[in-house]
Amino acid sequence: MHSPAELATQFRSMGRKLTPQRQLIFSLLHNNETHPTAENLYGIASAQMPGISLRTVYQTLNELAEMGELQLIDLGEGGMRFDPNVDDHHHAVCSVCGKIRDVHVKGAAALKPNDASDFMVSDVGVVFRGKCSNCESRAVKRSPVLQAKVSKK
Amino acid sequence: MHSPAELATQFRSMGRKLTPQRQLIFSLLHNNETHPTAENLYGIASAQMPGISLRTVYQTLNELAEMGELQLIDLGEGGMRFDPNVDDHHHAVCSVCGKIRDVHVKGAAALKPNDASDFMVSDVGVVFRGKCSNCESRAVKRSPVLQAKVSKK
DNA sequence: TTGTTAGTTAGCAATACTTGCAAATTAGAT
DNA sequence: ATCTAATTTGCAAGTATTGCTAACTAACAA
Repeated sequence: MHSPAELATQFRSMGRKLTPQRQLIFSLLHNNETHPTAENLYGIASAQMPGISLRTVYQTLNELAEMGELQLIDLGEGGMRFDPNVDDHHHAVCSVCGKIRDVHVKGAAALKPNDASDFMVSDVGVVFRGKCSNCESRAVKRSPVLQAKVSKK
Repeated sequence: MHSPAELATQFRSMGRKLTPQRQLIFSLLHNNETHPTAENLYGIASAQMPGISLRTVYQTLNELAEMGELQLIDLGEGGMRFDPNVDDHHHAVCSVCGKIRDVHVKGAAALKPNDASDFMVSDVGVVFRGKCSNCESRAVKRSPVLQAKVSKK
């Protein structure tokens, strides 16, 4: 995603307005590596601008996505996540804490369907599931009983 | 997924009942490569067993998934898809017609996050997006105007 | 065959996430 | 300061899925 200032310019050049709500959302997304949901962003935005509506957050996120400034990620958790990183990258999801990390994958672009040579690939997405280092180190320190508690949803 | 007969045995051995609803759903899933949604299956099931409830379809699908007999696929289309193929495979999604195909991917299991060596990978999922041969061949036969019409959502 | 009962189904309410809509507001141009 | 098209809000509605529970029934035993 471009910087808030660049986005501002871009919006204006499209005949769109630079509202305080948009500016706030731009700033919240800038360098944001947490892969937030709309609700996440709304929570943070509300703290800084009481009264901002969830509807506006969705709207702005959709605009940015249409402009190619955001990548939408759906990991089947019920909610969409937004990633200002639009580089060619993939994701690693910790099945314990749920955190998502941007990762680069050597050779991903070269992958192709083994048995579907007639399929014209235009994009490849890779998702790793597993345990992040944080959850991994906790696992060895905790008793199995506690682990069971934690893993229960 | 195991055959309907094997599933029947398995269900009974777990102290579960073999209802006509379950038998129907087993048979609808057997060798099914269409990656149906719950609603899809409900539609087909209703034709053969008027009165069967969507709730029951969901319930049975969830049971099968818990037993490891179904793979759940979420491609961010709003609805979950169910795949009786539980082999180690991946998916190719046609962005024109939306059809999903099971594909095998040589080297997928060997992929790893380039920059997250501390992440313990337990599973890798690959999704190809592109055009299936059917939509590809149609594309060349149709005029650009018609194509535009088709691609509008 | 009949009775018993634990497991199952159906239907509706409820939830979660997201979008449609219309009235009120406001950024940016004149 | 005024104008107006763009924007924000709040709420209703839509979609996908689950929670709840009364009614039903498969499976088993007598």
